[in-house]
Amino acid sequence: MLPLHTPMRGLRCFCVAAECLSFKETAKKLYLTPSAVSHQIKQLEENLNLPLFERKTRAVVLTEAGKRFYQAIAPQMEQLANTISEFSQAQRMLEVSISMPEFFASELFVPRLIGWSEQYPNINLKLETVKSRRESTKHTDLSIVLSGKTPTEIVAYDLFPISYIPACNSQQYTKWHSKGYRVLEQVPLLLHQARPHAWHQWAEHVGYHNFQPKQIIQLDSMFSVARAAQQGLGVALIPLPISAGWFSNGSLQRLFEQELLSRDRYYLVRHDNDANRNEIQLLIDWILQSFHLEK
Amino acid sequence: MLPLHTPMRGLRCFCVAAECLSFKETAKKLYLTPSAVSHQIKQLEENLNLPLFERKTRAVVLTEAGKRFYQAIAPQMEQLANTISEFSQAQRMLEVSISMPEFFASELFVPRLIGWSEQYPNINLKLETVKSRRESTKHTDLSIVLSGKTPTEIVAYDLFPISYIPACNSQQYTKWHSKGYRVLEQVPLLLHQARPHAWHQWAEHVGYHNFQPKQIIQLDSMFSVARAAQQGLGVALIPLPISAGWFSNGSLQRLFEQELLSRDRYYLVRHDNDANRNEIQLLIDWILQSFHLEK
DNA sequence: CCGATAAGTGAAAAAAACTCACCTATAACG
DNA sequence: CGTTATAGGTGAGTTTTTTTCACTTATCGG
Repeated sequence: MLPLHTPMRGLRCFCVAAECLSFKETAKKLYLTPSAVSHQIKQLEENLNLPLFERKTRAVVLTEAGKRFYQAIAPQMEQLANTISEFSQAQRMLEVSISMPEFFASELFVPRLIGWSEQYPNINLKLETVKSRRESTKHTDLSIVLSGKTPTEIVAYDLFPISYIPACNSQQYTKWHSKGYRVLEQVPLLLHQARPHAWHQWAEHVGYHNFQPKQIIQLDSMFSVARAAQQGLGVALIPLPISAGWFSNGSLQRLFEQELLSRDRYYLVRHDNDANRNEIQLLIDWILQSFHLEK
Repeated sequence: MLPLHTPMRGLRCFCVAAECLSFKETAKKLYLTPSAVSHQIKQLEENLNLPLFERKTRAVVLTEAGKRFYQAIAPQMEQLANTISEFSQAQRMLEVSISMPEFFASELFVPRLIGWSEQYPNINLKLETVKSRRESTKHTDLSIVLSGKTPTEIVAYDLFPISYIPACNSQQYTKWHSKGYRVLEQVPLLLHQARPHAWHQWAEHVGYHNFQPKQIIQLDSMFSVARAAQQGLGVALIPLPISAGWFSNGSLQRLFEQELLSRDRYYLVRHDNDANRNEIQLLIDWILQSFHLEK
């Protein structure tokens, strides 16, 4: 008889943890708390009477035995999962999870989502918006990230670069535009707190030396920045192309033509790499196609 | 990510049930109630959305899908179990379970058990005595059974035949022996209820026709029969060689030399067939050797 | 037709898993 | 060089899952 008591949860936990080398990420992937993961791994180690992870303070690393155990166990787990899903008549609920900055989501992604849901009505989508660029998103299948350098992940697609243009609302446009760049030292300047030096960079870029803004207002979301500008609070640096809608519907008006081309680009990154999850590839393809960009 | 929710218990249950084709036996093997097995299998079937067993009233049979599922799953489960026990540093507690008639146990097996426990002090033994010959013992690793024909199990060893001889206690011997066979129609005859016709068979065997016993007392254990004869209640048909001890220490006395050689023999049967469980083979070898019999 | 037997059911009890609130150690930061 | 933030560990308490219990059903074999 099998000497196998109840290791399935523990093994699953272990496999995921061995892959991400972080209990916190593992917990997110498995929809658990880090505490539960810790308990599971601990119990597995006690059952086997074999330490699998070495606990560093802010990280975990596999022990030698842990590495070998992962090598041995992971393929078998996958095989078992394949066999089961092969026999399972319950059609697996297809679901893809994706994370992206919230402004990207509201301006570009969500508006075009109708096309996706019509094309693939049987694939569920889980959209998670992140506020900060450094927020970890390894637990989603895909991420759209803004980054100055090509992501280190193996599967990553370049989407498009981002540039910033000065914008205000249409009532103030005539008055402010006529003043030329000097207006920027007379009205509040709005920007996103993630790029606090963007206005100075813009000034330098257009050759405006000795730039002395009257006031700079940092907001913690691009949506707030755009709304503030729209309501006449001041002049904002608005990202393109993702804010194109605000200009085309007249909510915002370009104040000056000069734009700041940042080195940042949007990338689409794949975290999971399970060849069986065709639905992930479908969403990748749809995103690339929807934004008129090829790999 | 694996679409594998919590199937381990269920799969274990299924594999065992597929092997014994009985939820009751499965339950005994897994130390559960039949109800728990039923719930488990039901839940597994619901998860897979695939019927695995066809429920007959007093039996279960695998559906076609169930057979294929077993073929696919069982080797993988075994592989997984092997890998885990390979890594497990906790030395597995070796244990063999064996069932046998209670009289066999008390007369032959237990008295010689000192030898076993000295030779293999690290192997635990679980002895289960059965009262009725039809009691199912498939959940133990081994069984010693009394049977008129070679058992159908693949691994079965012939131990020895059984014969019955008339016996009483030594006080009554002189008086009763002198009366010849006629005494059997004057004193109570004792026998085990499993062989209610044994006395008539004996009579026929020795050529005593028109046998008219005064009284026949059936007891439900061989121990009771022997004790009753020892206490002078009457003449009992006592099995040999397993009761040899009662004669050698004078508790019982052969009344007549004629013995009834039954067609029944003791067999040692192996139920489990896991090549990894070397401890089972050790017990088999010890039993065969201890009773001076070869396969 | 009756009695025995294997399986199914649903509610209750037991056991396991998970979360919560708090703790520790240290890496990253100013 | 202290401060802060972060990943992980712990144990009690709660939730969820699993098992049992008591009873029902269906039918096999007399």
